[in-house]
Parts: sequence; structure tokens; C-alpha cells
Amino acid sequence: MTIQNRRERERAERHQLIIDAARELAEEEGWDAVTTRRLADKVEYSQPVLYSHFKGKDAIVRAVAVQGCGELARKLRKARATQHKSRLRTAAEAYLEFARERPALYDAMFVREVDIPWGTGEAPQELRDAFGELVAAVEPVAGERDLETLTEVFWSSLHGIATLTHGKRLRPDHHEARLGLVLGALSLAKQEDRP
Amino acid sequence: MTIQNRRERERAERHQLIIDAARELAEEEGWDAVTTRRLADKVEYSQPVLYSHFKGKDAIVRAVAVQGCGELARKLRKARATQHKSRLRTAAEAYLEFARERPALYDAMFVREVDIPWGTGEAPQELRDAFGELVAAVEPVAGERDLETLTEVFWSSLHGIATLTHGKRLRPDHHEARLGLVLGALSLAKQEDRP
DNA sequence: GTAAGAATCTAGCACTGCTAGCGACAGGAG
DNA sequence: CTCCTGTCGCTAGCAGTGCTAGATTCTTAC
Repeated sequence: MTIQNRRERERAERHQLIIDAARELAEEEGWDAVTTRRLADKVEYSQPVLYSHFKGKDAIVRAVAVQGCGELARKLRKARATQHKSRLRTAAEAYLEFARERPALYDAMFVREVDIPWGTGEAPQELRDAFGELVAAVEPVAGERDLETLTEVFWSSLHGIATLTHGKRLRPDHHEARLGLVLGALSLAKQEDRP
Repeated sequence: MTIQNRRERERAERHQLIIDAARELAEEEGWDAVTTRRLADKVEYSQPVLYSHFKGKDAIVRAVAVQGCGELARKLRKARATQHKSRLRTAAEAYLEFARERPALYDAMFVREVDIPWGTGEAPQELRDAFGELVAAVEPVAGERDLETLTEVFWSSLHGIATLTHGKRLRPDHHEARLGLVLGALSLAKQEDRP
């Protein structure tokens, strides 16, 4: 009983160890550097051990992505708690900061093909939490527009800015100007009308 | 002289043949299926021939991406010529249709890391053309907002919608509703105020 | 016809994700 | 304490990747 418990606990710890190692490696050198061999090296086990925890490399990336969603949700919640500006701006800045500071994590979550059941399905709780935070940010400006749809639009705009910026496809300055235009447009021109 | 010309012409044809083959392979089976061996097979040459035309696989993808930009620019220009609705909506629908119908091409252009000098530098003409078409679409609704920055915001929104939709991260229906919200928001609420 | 040169291919390297099958070790039974 | 048994992790290997050195074939010019 106890001995069985200890084993399961150790297994769970190693499971998390693998996820953390994959994430660190990705953040330090990009996902291309995350090979099963290097990952096995980092956790000081042989490659087959990885496959006793995850079905394949994709599953490891998926686990990293899900945990990343949880982290994003926490960051957005914290930002909302200590907000100074409008809810919408607070969330937008926190979201974009997350994407800028953790590009590899963001990549796994929202760019790479990681067949997580997002829309229906159901999506993992971490993702629902993150989306819920965005909904809360959009709610004050929604007016009579559909809240969930407007949140998807808000999210899409942020995602577009985040990925195009990261790919160096937008002018590096003008970041603040773009953000201002997005917020102004989505706010029904009620706020941010003039600088 | 003539014989030299013939050789150069044949070389150029083969150059284009490789690009077309890569693009076809990608559109049929995704970029993962585009390996140097399969590509060489498809053009009926051996792998080293590829490397006599391109520095590496990345350069081939880059070439496909640049030509894709030209195609997008043409599609947007044609849409503008035969427009029925507002310029903004016309361009948005054409852009999103392009992304939906040619996902692999879109991927190479705007998602994959393909160090093309986008912002400064200068970017290839095809890309400038495409961006120019977006500018033309945004111009009627810009008002006193900075045209280029607003176009970047417009592009980001479309790009966000395109990629999140393709990754199945948005609700499959509601597409039209999202588009309406984006256009309404960017149009300063002058148009599309009410359905 | 033959030599010079360019164009192309064969074969191989170091790497990838993944797995079959062996060996060592731990736990329980006598 | 010894032996058996089953789990666990490892070594070694497969088929595939991008890329390239060197041999080979083919074309051209004399």
C-alpha cells in the first residue's frame, strides 16, 4: 500500500520533471532543440523512460502547452486583481507580455499543431480559465454585442499581434500605437477616444 | 551564347519546378511531408540538385512563401476590382478565403519562421504589394488614425482569426459574426453599426 | 576522337522519433 | 538467507531526416 503509493508519487514527480525539462529546454533554445535524446539527458534517464510517461514527443509538448494555459490564466487573474487602467487594457498588456516573455511556451499553446480539443469537447480546465479571464476583460465594453464572440475577436487580435510581432513582421516600434488602436476600436469608441 | 542561354533558361525552369513541387507537396500533405528526398523524387532529380538551386530546405520554403505573397496580392487586387461590399469587408473576406483555401501556403508565408527581412530591409516586392492592398482597403475607414498602423492592426486581426480558426481554437460557426465585429470595430462604427 | 569541364548521382554522415528485447534489481515466499 | 518472479530501465537498433564529399557520366570544344 504505502510502498505502492511511494512508487506512484515518484512516478508523478518524474512526470512533472519531464514536462519542466522540456519547457526549460524549449525556452532556452527553442523547440527544435527539444529532442528526445537531449530531454532524456536533462532528466538523467534514457529515452524509453519518456515513452513510459507519454505516448510520444507530441504528448510532451501538449502537456507543456496545457500547463502554460494555466500559467497564462493565473497571470491574467493577477493582473485583473491589481489593475490600474481599464480591464481591457490590463488584460491586453498582460497577454502580450506573456507572449513576449515566454515565446516558446506561447508557441506550444497557440501556434503549433497540438490536437487538443479546444473548442468543444471539452478543453482542459486551464484553457477554459484563461479564456474566462479574457471574457471578464471584454465584458465591460461589450455593450449589446455578443460577449463570447467579441472575446474571440479580442483574442484573435492579440494573438495576431503577438505572433506577427514575434515573427518580426510588424514594425518593432509602434507597438503601443497598435495596442491603442485595437483597444479603441473594440471599446466602441467610448473610451480611448483621444490620447 | 545561345547555348548558354538555353542552359540558363532550363536552369530557371527547373528552379521554378522545384518551388512548384514543394508547394504542391505541402498543400497536399502538409509541410511535414516535404522532405528533400520526396521533393527530389517529385522533380525526378537527386537530392544534391536541390542544393545547387537553394542553400537548403529553408530557402525552398522561403521561395514558396514569397511567391505566395504575390498570389495573395493578386487575389486582393482582383477582389478590389470587382467589389460589391465595402472595401474593408471585401479585402477581409478575400484574405480569409486565401488562408482557408491554401493553409500550407499561408503557413509558409506568415506562421513558420522564415527569416525574410519583413519590416525593414527591404522586404520582397510581393510582400509589399500584398500589404499595399491591405492599406488600400483600410484607407476609407482610417479617419484621422494613422493609416499604416491601422493596417497593421487590421492585418493582425485577420491573421489571428485565420490561424486560430485553422488550429480549431475558435468555434467553427460564428465565423461571420466574428468578421462582422472586427469590421464594425475598425470602421469607427460609421458603418456596420447595425445588421 | 579525345581531352576538359560541367552537371549529376551514389553513398554516406550525424542526427531525428521511436521500440524490441535484454539485464538488473526489488519484493514476497519458503 | 535463498530463490523466484515480475517490474523497471537500459542498450542497441530501425527507418527516416537534412545535407555533402567524391565518384561518375555526359556535354562541349578542339
